[in-house]
Amino acid sequence: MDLSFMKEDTLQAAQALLGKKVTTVIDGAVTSGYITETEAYLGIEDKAAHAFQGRRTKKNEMMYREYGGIYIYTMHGHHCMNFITRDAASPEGVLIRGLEPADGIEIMQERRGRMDHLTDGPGKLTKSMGIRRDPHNGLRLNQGPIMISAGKEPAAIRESKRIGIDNKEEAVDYLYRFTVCGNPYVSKDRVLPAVNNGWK
DNA sequence: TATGTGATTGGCT
DNA sequence: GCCAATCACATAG
Repeated sequence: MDLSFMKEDTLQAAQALLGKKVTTVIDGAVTSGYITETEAYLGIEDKAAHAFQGRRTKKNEMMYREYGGIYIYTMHGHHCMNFITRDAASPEGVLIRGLEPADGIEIMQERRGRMDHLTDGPGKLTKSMGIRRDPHNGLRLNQGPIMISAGKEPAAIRESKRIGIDNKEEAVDYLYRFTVCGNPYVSKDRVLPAVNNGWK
């Protein structure tokens, strides 16, 4: 699909990504899900971003790529996946925090070692889909084992504060987190379930 | 349900 | 050695 919606504005891209279908083909297994939760990280001006003030290290090097790149980092032994937006001068991206499982649910259950809560958190969904840092950091969307395509349309988008950045001063209050309102496959702050899981 | 806390790993400085 | 955009479980109410 056309990825140019990720070229200009990261906050808009984070909302446009809701409902897109993410598919991986890893270790011979196909898994997929619809994006339910995203967070925008606005690079140089955003205290919560890895590239705040232009910080550039081996770890966050991938943030300085063109839109459509994939940035994966590890923390506490978990992998988190971002889709890069804009260009090399704007190290911005969107963290994928939640998916509604679609294909390959049995494989996700096997990878996770449990039957539920497969993709309702950034570390959980990468594990379910087989995504790891070493083989996948720096790849590009739709040019390898990680792909996105058209999916569903959210009936309503909810914005809220980002999760897990409580020591980043004013940045903690930015409403840069977006969820499909009423969808149960989100990591926190669930609201009352909506009909059709919040899809149109 | 909401909040708190312990576990724990990889990656940089 | 220190830090982290997490997870899972325990406890209280």
